[in-house]
Amino acid sequence: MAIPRAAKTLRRTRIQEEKEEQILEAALDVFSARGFRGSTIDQIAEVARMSKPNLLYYFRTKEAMHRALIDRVLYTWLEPLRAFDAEGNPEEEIRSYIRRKLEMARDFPRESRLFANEVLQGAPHIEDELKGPLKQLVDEKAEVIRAWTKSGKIAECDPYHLIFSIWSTTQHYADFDVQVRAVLGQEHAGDERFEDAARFLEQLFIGGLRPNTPAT
Amino acid sequence: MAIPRAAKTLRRTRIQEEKEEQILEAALDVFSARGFRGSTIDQIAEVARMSKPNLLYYFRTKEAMHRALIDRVLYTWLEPLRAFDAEGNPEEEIRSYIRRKLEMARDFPRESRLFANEVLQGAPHIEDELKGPLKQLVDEKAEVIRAWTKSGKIAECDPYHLIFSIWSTTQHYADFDVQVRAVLGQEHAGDERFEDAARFLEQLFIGGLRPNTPAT
DNA sequence: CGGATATTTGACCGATTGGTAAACATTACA
DNA sequence: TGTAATGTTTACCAATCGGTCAAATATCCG
Repeated sequence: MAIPRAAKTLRRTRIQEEKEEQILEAALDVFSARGFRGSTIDQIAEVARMSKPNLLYYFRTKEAMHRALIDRVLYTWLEPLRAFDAEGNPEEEIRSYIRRKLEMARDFPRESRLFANEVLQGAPHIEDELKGPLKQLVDEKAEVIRAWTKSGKIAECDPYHLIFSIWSTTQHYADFDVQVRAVLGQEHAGDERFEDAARFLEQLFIGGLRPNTPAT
Repeated sequence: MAIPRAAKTLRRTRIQEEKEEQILEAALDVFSARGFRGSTIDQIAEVARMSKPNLLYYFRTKEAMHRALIDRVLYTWLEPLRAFDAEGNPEEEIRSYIRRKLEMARDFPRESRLFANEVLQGAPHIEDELKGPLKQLVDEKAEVIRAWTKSGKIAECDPYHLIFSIWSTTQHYADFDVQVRAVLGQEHAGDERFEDAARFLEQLFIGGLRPNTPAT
């Protein structure tokens, strides 16, 4: 008889690692495209090329799958904000934060949509993460920005709304990709589109935050 | 025997108007909160305080409900962009566009989330609207903005990405409301939050688009 | 090898899904 | 008022949902 999954081994086998990886990869595909409620275990099983009971051998419920996925992705997702350096040059820090976030929207759109789906539907599964680790990190970085504004290195502004606006503008290219494509058409595809967006956003934020622009 | 719904009357009765209104109101509640696939007809029926078969008397399928809702909301949703006036003062036009979009995010968050859910999941039901009417309108307004940049009234910039960034920053406050709340905490609730956002975004966009800032 | 353990699967379950059929109730209107 | 058209509901359907179970199979290790 197999050991009940809750008490499953102290050491994880090679197969466990591989299969769990395989499942979470498939789960990312499905959850990010259809949201939690819109996804079915069968769909994930199909993408993962496993039988449904086999998935449920590794993750006892659909929720457990989702939670494991969120946990794995969340840390990485906040990496760019964490890299925000109080000692650095403000303009350069903001510029590179924008670029990093934009790169993530380009390279990891599924991860972006996973969170977008979740938050959009009221964040029923990640409320704690939002109010805990996320808020804490944002508070910390907001303080850094506040210091920059106080010292006149960048224009006086609300640091929280600054962060929100960087999140929204960059993630837009992942979350609303089909809309962006529909509007821009087939021209301006791929990297060109990415570069255009980067150029615009840098201009917008650097210009918009320039301290005390000498009277016009 | 009732007339088959497809051929249902040329004139719509009072009851039809009322009930369809009632259903679409409920459908907006449910679809915007859970996405199309995550919503069930029963949930809509409960919110609408009708029996499920009664809903299906007015809308033959879940899809028909969704489509009717999209159609009704889309026109209104694009109103602010349509108001964008080529003859107006660029700075003032942009400022009021931002404000209008922000007001819509505040006053009609369900409508915003309805589209966000749809687009996020690949826009399977509104692809045509995106590639047709939406693209057309955006193209037209992008041309207006282009003229402003050419004449030096605002800084040279990509008009499409400008529009995207106004969409994303403003709609963020509707679509990611729970995240915004989680990060900002209970302080800065309601109107104060709205005013803070408006002030920041105006500063960002007006500053970021100021033409040829005199050398720093 | 051989037995213990870990993995995989087909068959199945009750609940829920979108949707239908037909009886029943209400309304509009001549 | 009567009756035809419109509106509503109860009972139901097949398909799909998340999840279980026991049997079958593969793997590990002495």
